[in-house]
Amino acid sequence: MDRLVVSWGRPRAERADAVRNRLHLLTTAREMFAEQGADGLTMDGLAQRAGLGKGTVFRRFGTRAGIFQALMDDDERTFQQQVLAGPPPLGPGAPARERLIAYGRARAGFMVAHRAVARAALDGSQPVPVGTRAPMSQVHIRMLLGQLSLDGVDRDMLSVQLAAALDGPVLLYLSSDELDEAVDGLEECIGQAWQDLIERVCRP
Amino acid sequence: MDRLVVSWGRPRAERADAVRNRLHLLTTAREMFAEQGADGLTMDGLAQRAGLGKGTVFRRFGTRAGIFQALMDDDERTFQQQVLAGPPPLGPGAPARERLIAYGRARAGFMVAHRAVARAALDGSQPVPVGTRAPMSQVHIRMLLGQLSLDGVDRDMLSVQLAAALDGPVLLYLSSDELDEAVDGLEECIGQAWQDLIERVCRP
DNA sequence: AGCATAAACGGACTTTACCCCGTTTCTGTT
DNA sequence: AACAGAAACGGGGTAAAGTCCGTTTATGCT
Repeated sequence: MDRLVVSWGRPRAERADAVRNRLHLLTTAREMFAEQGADGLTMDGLAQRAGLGKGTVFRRFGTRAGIFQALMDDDERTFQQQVLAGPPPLGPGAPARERLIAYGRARAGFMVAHRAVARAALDGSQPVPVGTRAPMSQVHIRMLLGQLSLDGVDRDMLSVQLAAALDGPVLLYLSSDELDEAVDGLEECIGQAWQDLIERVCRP
Repeated sequence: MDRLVVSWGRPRAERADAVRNRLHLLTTAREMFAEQGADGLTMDGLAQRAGLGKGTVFRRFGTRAGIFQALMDDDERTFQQQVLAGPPPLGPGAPARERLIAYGRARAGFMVAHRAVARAALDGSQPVPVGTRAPMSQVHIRMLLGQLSLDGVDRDMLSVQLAAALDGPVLLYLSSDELDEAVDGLEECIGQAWQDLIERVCRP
């Protein structure tokens, strides 16, 4: 007895029907969001339109905000590919400082483009508001900071601060109206400000 | 005719009973929050315990998150007094760079101390998630930046970035668990990181 | 193939945020 | 002091979030 008590690695792979339903729910959610905006996306509505039970939707996403987090996750996957394996200076190959600047500019564009979903993904009652994948930004910045010579600085905290400086404007400080009015200028504005910030911080 | 069409300044002062109820609701909300945490604070429950109608609660705060925003507002009023009229270097009298550092340290402490309410005040479906009063941080930073000599920088954007660097860690990036474990060290940690950041940014 | 087990499903049920509108209370004016 | 208008109040009603548990379905093993 007790032969199989210690964990066997992963408990088991995700079941095939679960995968199918998850993908189906995700695309359905995307459709509903595109058609009716964040407010028009309800759990009942999603379940019904996807032809699944409500319980399934909740097990999958846990909470309403979870749906939007899943959508963000999905979009970030593409973005992350560019960062990890795309052409420089965003991808590997350029000096760390330039990669950092390029990353911020790209991220600014990404956040502005996905502002509605990103906002809807916020949920104060959840342990980690921004979702499982969001630290991506912070981790990547941390990695690049590691390649720079910065004396007497807590790189871990600095990476958090910089990540916040990148996402904060869209998530916390700019009203939806401001955002929607001048979308085009805003991306460049945040991107330029990011570059200025990095150049000041990384100066010897 | 049309004599009184143009606005008469303020529409009218806030009614006395409204003020009384608002204050009463605020203290009741604070009690419930202290006793049962954010989850235990429901609109019905608050109304009942305060001996008022549910409609009243909603007119006052608009939404559930609005209650927590009101609580934050209230707490920030005290904090703001220190900043506007307290002793230097937090209050007026010290050089701008030192005030900026002092402000960040104080704000870090404030955010860590009020993390639970601040988190609960987040609401992705509202135009300006952080509440009417939250720009305070950004406005104050903007003012101090104005007194520094910074060449070729968009001070407006920089102030938004810095405000985000200050609030973001608590609001967006650190999980509740991380926060609750090492509260004491965290304030100092964020404060020190802020000082490092400012010193780097403001270097000539 | 048949079986045992764990995971996923479905939808009724409960709770809660939020809306609405008839009623009450305040306040400035005469 | 009485009045008119505006603002605030109350609490029932609606819809959506989130929970639960009995049932179904996939999967690894024999």
